[in-house]
Amino acid sequence: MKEKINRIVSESEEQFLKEYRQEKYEKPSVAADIVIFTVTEGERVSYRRLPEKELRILLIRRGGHPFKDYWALPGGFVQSDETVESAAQRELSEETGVRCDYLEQLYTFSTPGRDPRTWVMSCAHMALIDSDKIDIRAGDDAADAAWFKLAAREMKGKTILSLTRGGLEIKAELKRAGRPPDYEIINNTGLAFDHAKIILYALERLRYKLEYTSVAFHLLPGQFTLTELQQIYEVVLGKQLLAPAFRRKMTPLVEETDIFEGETGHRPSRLYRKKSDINEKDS
Amino acid sequence: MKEKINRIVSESEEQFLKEYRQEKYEKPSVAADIVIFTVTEGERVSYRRLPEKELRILLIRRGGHPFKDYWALPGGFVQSDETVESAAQRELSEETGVRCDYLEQLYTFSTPGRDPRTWVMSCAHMALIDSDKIDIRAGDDAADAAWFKLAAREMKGKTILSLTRGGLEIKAELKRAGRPPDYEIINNTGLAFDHAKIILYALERLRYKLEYTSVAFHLLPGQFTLTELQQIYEVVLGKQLLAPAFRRKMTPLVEETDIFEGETGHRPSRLYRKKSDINEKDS
DNA sequence: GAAATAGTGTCTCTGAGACATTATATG
DNA sequence: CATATAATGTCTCAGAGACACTATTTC
Repeated sequence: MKEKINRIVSESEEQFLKEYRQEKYEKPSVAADIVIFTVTEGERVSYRRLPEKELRILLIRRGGHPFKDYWALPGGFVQSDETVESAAQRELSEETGVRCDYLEQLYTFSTPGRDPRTWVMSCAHMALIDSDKIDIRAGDDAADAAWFKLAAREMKGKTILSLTRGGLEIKAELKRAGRPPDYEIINNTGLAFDHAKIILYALERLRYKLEYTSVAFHLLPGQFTLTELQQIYEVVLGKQLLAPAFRRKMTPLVEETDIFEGETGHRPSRLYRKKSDINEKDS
Repeated sequence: MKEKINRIVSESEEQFLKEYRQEKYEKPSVAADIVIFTVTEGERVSYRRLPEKELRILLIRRGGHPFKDYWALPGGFVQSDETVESAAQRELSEETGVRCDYLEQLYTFSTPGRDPRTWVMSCAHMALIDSDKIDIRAGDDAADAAWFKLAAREMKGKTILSLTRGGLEIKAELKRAGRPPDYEIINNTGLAFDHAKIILYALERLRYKLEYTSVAFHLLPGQFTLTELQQIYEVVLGKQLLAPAFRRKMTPLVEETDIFEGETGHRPSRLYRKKSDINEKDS
């Protein structure tokens, strides 16, 4: 290590400059945006087989410019008497009526020009909610808020995000540019701002967390069958899992109830609940 | 899911309100703060044994109020033509003279009142640099910037952070309050603002990343012995590792060179380098 | 040759993948 | 009894911990 070069500016002067900069310089608006995940049941194909699950996120149709009629993540500006997480929680409750028990800050997106109007950073969050708990204003077709089915597939180094809801499909194609969450949007048919990046990053994080924490339980009601839990994993990870290995891995995290699912046309499955001493691990 | 309740506010009105809020409401200052980690060599105890390594971070002594004479993380305000990462990179280069090749955004700290003067969010980063590369203005005792040795120990659910440099020791005691990075500062002898939380979170993240990515190489020069690499792991994780298992785990990530470390008083150790096809994995 | 560290070999245990097998419901 | 799914048993393989052992240097 080389020797210190004597500073030309004194400490107090430097301090003054910092405070001056803070007073006079432009400040950004900071928005808290949220990727709200839930898993819903799809079509029932047979009276015996459990319906397939679908991974969904909530999007809001923009009423004004820019990106008029594009779909955006729910969110809003942070106020000075709250944390960014509180702001996210507030927006989430307004949109879904749920006081979410799993909300996590993901990343602050700050590329200059990401909002064409003015300087806005987005502090992105991810929330997990049980679809049974949703008191949603986003059910019908007339709404400006709707739950879109989310699917992602890899192709030649690119990722294609597909968001569908009834007949409507929104697609975005992204490429990794460094470590996540650095992606490049190659094309995008209906997502506002850089929200395609935020959604992809949230999905990657969710997949990652599923592997080494117990966050999946937040996507289910208090009691569930192990097959349902496995379906959650399968729909989020986008791949099939082998039941024996899955059950072995989950056994230490859950405890049996004495309740069984009936009228199934086959051996009834036991309901389990999350063990109370299991907490999520760190990020 | 319940049915949509007709909105009282129309879309355009809602949009108007959002934009109004953005125009009129107070905006935060956003600072990019950085926990810059490096590993240096400690005292040489014997002519044969490698010196112990020390994990260090850079702190800056504050010249003005609030927290006058307390130590703070290097950082500065983000400007509208850069991302928060660029701002962090800029501050880092100013302080260390290094264009860092590993810089990662960690988390945005936004608790109201964290800066007693005004509304300031801190977008915290972590950087890893090889101590050989540092062209530091923070070597001698007169400097306002200095490298502190970082140690953390767990005791009865609390974590004690200890930052030492020469005779000076700064201590902070923290308790987990929910998932990281939610900690409560129980007491704190010399760290400004909530920087004790930021440092602890950065350390937890670094430990975590060491286990499942190859970020450790950024703390070493291009060529190194496996024992040195192991020392990096040991000093960061704060525990001893078994050499055979460690070497097995690292073998796929490194390739041999034909160079050996000489004048050691024992069998010379081979220098290795990171394999070029090994990239860090995701967050 | 003593001391110290570099580096390897091997035993065991654990956990996951793969797949076979048993259990229990409905029609 | 056919069928479908629930749930368990077991074989194998890969990776990590533990520790013994070999290799090579300086003094």
